[in-house]
Amino acid sequence: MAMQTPAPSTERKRGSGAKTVYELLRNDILDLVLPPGSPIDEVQLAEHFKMSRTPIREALVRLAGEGLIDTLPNRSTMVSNIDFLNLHTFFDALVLMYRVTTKLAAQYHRPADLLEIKARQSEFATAVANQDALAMIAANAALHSAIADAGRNPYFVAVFNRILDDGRRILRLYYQSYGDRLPQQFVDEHEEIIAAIAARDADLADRLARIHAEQIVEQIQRLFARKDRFDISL
Amino acid sequence: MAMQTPAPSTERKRGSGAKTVYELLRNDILDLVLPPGSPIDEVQLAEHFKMSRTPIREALVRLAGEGLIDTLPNRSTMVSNIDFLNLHTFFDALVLMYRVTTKLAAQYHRPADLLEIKARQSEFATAVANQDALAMIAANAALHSAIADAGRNPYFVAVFNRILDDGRRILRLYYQSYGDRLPQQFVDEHEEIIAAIAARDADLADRLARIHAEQIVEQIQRLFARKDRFDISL
DNA sequence: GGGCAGTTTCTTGTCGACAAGAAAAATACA
DNA sequence: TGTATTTTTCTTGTCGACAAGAAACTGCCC
Repeated sequence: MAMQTPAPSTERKRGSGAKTVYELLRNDILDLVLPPGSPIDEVQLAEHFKMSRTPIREALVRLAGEGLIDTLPNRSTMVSNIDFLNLHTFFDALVLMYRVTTKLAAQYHRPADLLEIKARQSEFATAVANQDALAMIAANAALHSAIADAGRNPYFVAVFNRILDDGRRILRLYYQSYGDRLPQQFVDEHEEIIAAIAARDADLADRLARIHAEQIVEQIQRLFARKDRFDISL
Repeated sequence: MAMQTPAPSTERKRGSGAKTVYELLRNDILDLVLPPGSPIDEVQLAEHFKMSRTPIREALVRLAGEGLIDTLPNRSTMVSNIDFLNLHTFFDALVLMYRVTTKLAAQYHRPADLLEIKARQSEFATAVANQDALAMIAANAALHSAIADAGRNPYFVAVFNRILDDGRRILRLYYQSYGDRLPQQFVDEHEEIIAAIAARDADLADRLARIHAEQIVEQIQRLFARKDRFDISL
C-alpha cells in the first residue's frame, strides 16, 4: 500500500482524528494513489497516522458508506473496484445530474454562489493551461459540485457528488496512461454554462449542460475504446 | 428516548452487533418511534442492547452518513430534523426519481424483478385494505425501491432510497395525526405502472410515474396545508 | 438578586488489549 | 506426491477504561 500522505508529527486535536484520516484516504482513493483493489490495513494505517485503530475504523466505516471501499466481514478491506461493465449507468446518471443541477443553479443561485463557481472555474482553467491532469480533474469535480450547491437541492447534491467522485477515478485512470492534451474546449463550455446560470436562463443552462455532459461521455467512451485496443491489461 | 426494540437475550454472532443496532435504530427513526430531535445516548443504547459502545458507535456513524442523525462534536447526538421549509426540494427530487427509476425499470427489468415488485405491491394493497398506515408507508417505499432496483442504476437507487426514507418520515408524520382513509387510488396507479414496466413501455412508464408522483406531492401539500391551519404546534 | 469564576458532571473521542473467524502454513497420512 | 487435517497467523470485531470538551451546577462577590 503506497501511502502519499504522512500525517504530521504533533498531537492532534480531539475529534480530528477520524476526519483527517477520512479526508486523506478519500483523496488518495479518488486520485488513484490507492487504486481499486488496494488492501486497506487498519493496523498499518494506525501506525502510519500514529493513532489507535478506533478513529481509523470510523473513517473506514464512512468510506464504506460512500462505496469507496469494500469490507469483507471478518476478512479484509480494500479499495472498491470501478464497474467498467456498467459504465452506461454512470453516463446516464452523469448526464441527468449535470442537467438538473445546472438548471437548478440557474434558478436558485445567489451572488455568493457565483463567486464560488467562478473561483472553481478559474482553478480549472489554470490546471488546463498548466497541463496538470490531476489538478484539472479535481477542479472539474469541484466546479460542478459548486454548481450543484448553488441549486440547493440536497438530494441532487449528494448523488452528484458520488457521481463526480467516480468520475474523478475514471478520468484519472485515463489521463495517467495517456498524456493527452487537456481540452481547452471544456474551459469554454464552462464559461458558457456559467454565463447562462448568471443570466438565470434555466432552459439554456439545461441545454448547455446536456451538450457538455454528452461530450464528456463521448470523450470517455473514445478513450476507453482506444484503451481496449492498445492496453488490454487494464 | 422511547425504544421500541429490545434486542434479544442470547449472545450475538460476531459482526452482527453494529448491523442489528443500525437496522433497528434506522427503522425506529423512519417510523418516528424516535422523532426528530430525540437524543441518542451511546451508553444508554449500549446498556439496552447489552453490548459495548464500539458497535453502537459504528451504527451511529453509518446513520450520520445517511443524514438520519446529527452529531454535534464533543456534545450530543440526536435524530435529524425534517426540513419543512425546503419541502419543494424534496418534491423536485421525488418526482424526478420516480420518473427515472420507473422508466429504467421498464427498460432493464428481468423476470425476477417483476416477481419482487408484485410481491411489494401485494403487501401495499394489503396494508391499504387493513387501513394500516405504518405498514402502507413502509410497503410503498419498499415497492418503489424494488422498481428502482429493477432499473439497475446504482446512483439512482442510492438517492432514491434516501428520498424514500425521508418520505417515510414525512408521511408518517401526517398519518399519525390524521386518521384519514388510506388511498385505494394509489393501489390502482401502482398496478398501471407495473403493467407498463412489464410491457417494457418506457414512455408510458415515465408518464404514469410522473402523474403518480405529482399526485402524491399534491396530497402531501394539501395535508400540510391543513396541518398548518389546525395544528400549529407541529 | 444577578453575574462571574471555579468545580462537577456528563458525553464523547481515543486507547490498548483480548477474542473470534478465516486464510495460510504446517503436519500427518495414504 | 497429493490430500485431508491440524496448527499457526493475521485481521477484524468487541470490550472496558481513561481523558478531553462542553454544559450544568455551585459558591462567591458585587
